[in-house]
Amino acid sequence: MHKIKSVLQTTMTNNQIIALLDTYADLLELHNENEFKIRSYRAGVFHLEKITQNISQLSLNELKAIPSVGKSIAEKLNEINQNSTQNTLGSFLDLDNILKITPIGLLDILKIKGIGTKKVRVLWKELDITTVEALFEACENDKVAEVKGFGEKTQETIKNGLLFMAFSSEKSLYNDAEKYALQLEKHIRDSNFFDMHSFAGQIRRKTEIVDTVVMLVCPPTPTDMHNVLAECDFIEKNNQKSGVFVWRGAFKENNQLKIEVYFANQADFYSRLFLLTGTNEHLSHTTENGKTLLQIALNQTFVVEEDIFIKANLPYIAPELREGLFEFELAKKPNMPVLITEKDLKGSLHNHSTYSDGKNTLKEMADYCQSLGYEYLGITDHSKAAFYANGLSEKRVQEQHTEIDLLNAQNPHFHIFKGIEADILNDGKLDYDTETLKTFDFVVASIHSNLKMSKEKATERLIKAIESPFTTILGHPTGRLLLRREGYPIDFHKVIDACAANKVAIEINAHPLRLDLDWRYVHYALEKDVFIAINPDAHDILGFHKTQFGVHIARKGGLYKEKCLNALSKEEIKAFFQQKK
DNA sequence: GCCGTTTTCGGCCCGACTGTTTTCAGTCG
Repeated sequence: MHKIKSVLQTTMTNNQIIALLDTYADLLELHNENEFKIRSYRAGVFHLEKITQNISQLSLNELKAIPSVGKSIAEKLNEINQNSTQNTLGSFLDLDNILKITPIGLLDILKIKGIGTKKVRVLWKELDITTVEALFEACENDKVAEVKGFGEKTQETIKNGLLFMAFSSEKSLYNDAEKYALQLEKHIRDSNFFDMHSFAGQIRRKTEIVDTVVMLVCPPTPTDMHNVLAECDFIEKNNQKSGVFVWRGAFKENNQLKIEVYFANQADFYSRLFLLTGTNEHLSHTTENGKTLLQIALNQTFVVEEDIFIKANLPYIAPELREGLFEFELAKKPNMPVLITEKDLKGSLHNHSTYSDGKNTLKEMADYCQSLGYEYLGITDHSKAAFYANGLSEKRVQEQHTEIDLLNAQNPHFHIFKGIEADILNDGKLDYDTETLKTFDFVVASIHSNLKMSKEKATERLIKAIESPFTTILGHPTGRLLLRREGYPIDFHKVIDACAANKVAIEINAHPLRLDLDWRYVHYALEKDVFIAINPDAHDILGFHKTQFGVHIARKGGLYKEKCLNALSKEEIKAFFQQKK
């Protein structure tokens, strides 16, 4: 019996487990529990986020060995592990109990940026607000601003937060959507029933945010398509929206993410694939002969998708570009740029180690980076102002440099560049004095604090940092977190112009939450001859794999390898850093 | 609830900013 249970046990991810503790801490705070108890849970969460082992695999004693995890938290983690089965995620009794006495809508309200548990509690107790809908109504009626401790601005912040939340609902980050999409594709592939199948829509265009996974399949009959999908246990059909030639539904585990599977005959497969891939703006582009792309492709038989472009007298346009924004401008050039691929990358810049808030040591990061086939690693831990991220004091910078010199001496086949992710301070200055800044091979300058700024202030602050002779790369230019937080508003053209004037590269932060610089501005940066760095911002060894999402976005922006900073070889980038100095 | 050990109980508590106050609580990174 015991054995069977252990087989059925699923392994919850660390994030899933930690989220339960974090929610518990929120709930304790909502119920006005002892603040030090709450702080203990927060501290536990903080340290659990740092560990690299699977929490679900750790014994009670191993759990207790984690800093800030004592008897009580360790037992709760153990309880979560024992309660998780193949079909249900684990929980713990105290959490279940406190959830029973908490209106569930408060958990949604807690997600709004700008208000925390204390304010949510006041709204709950004073205005009896327990749902986002009720909160929005109260804002509309100016009820929130009247509450003690609240005011006009807080009410506005809440309203904006709610609007952003509404925008974000029913949307998924690309990496999340892709994970589900690949599961579905595997089911379709394994059925061996389809001569051809392909993703279309947002997944094929690799958009940063996805609401629908679109697939095109080519089974013998439409009924076969419905039968194969009926056998798939992780998706749910929406009968009302489905038809003979289209299956519509959603993923059970993430029902925000919709699915559309279309039936195609072999003869019209590429025509349909083309029409299901590009945006309306792309498809309604008028070609030389006066017909739109839609008219050219509709109900025609093509052997390959490329033939559609030949018929339209256009060079092949990669799916990522088919947004209807600037791809036809690129296509007019004598040589349409060959878009960058992951294979073109020679190194990885902007990565963290245990010196600041990373999970793996410098050596582990370097070894793993080399194992991926890269020639170099740029290590860029946080600077001293980033207190919350264990930013490096001048002394610790020196220590890290000593270790880098040692590792470089030991391994002549790979090079670690001494970088830093220097905070851009409120006045636009970088976070170290000139003497310290001189000791780095390169500097990624990023804003992490005081994010609420006007467009003028943010632009001015960035430009000041770009003008520093030490800045090599501008990090995540807007600080946005997709579906979570809007970035500070900036004048993209002025910022990019400043980068061009000061020979500063711009990062595409490849973290699926950031993807910042937004791809819509890559095109302008290239016009201005600015280098783009595709940076994973890895905080552990697996973080290097996030690079792929940055490559997608870079391709959407039309980036080619010649203007990608980390597509330069070790020697070339050394020279690049040198000429900056 | 966790930690330390000069402590098995008492202390835990970053700093800047914002918006609300009229001296500070709440929030964030």
